[in-house]
Amino acid sequence: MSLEHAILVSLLEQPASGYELARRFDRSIGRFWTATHQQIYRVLKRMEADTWIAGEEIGQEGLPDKKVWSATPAGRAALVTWLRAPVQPEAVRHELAVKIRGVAFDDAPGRAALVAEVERYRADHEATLAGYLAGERRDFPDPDELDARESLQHVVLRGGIAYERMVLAWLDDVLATLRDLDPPTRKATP
Amino acid sequence: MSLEHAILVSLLEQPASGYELARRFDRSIGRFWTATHQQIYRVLKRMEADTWIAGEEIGQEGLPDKKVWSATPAGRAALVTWLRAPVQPEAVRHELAVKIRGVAFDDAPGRAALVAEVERYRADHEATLAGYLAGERRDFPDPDELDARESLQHVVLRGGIAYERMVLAWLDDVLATLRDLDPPTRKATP
DNA sequence: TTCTGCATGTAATCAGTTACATGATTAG
DNA sequence: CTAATCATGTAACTGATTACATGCAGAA
Repeated sequence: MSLEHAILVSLLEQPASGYELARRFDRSIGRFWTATHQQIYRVLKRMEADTWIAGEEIGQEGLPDKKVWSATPAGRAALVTWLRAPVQPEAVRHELAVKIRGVAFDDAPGRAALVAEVERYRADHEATLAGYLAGERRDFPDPDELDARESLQHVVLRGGIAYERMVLAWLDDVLATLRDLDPPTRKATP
Repeated sequence: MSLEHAILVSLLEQPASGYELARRFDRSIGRFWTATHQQIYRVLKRMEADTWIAGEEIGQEGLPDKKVWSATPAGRAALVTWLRAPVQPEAVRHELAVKIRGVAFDDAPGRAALVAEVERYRADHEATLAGYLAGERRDFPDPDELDARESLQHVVLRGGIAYERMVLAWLDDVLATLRDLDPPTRKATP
């Protein structure tokens, strides 16, 4: 129950239209909170009804009009209330872990298919890490010269980087373990 | 859409009643897939209707009867089909990261409250790590003597351990960052 | 007698996903 | 002429959570 709060943080950092928010949820915020545009528009309506946000129509030349939302003082107060409440335990859903344990009940070709899939998955995470590192160089070139907001953004990004590095190391461990189950047989050269 | 598959893996590893499954989802499987007993009973019904599982009534002395479920060949086939499908990208939901970025919009007492909350959260993860390490010593005392199923269980557990270690290191980084925002002022001794 | 553990569920609600829909502009 | 980007939504459905409910056994 905190898509509202993620949106409030994003709007306090910078007011935005629903469309712009959806793009942020594909990029920076999406690192730790995902949401589709459908969901965002629905929640924005609810937040407007609760007077947590207020919108302003902006006409654009050559582009459709948009409605730019900002957090109201009431919205900021709601965020602060939530910030001071205990952090809820995360609901863990790690599909790959289920598959790894499940592959004990498949045969060698099935295990080989999982190896290929883990390799693909690993490449995705390698790309994600590269993207984070590029973002870090771009947005935080001088980490000693940051204001409070930037320091906090940076430490969250460092969390993403640490997570991706951990995942990559673990996936190497997984690949080695899977390959050990079906060791390649040695053949005499023909 | 894979609570079904997590249950199939668990039942293939060892048949169980709904209640026992719910406890597993609080312990070992819960490391990478959470589910409440209400959800489990509902899904078990659906799986029975799909003939993925079959149940046997077991009368117990001094305890209520229970229904022990096993995966059928059809269930195993459904699992294998799912195993060979691509892994879906995970939906990330990291509430603490939202709070860290959000605390830029709170005052010093609010930041102090978050420090306290992060410390509590860190203690939880330290306990989780200790539990994993104890489980590793108990269940995998001799890591070179494992069959396929145990090797896979072990590599998943190592993932949990790596995750918890990464989280603890990051939380230390977070705490240092939060404390730097409000450096303690030096006072003359009265 | 109160609490914990064993054992199973229903009902209501909420959050999130998927599918569908529209319409303009700009770049290839 | 097609695809991508900008911009906003509705409707239907599925998955997950929360609240409520029952009942027995054994321990404190």
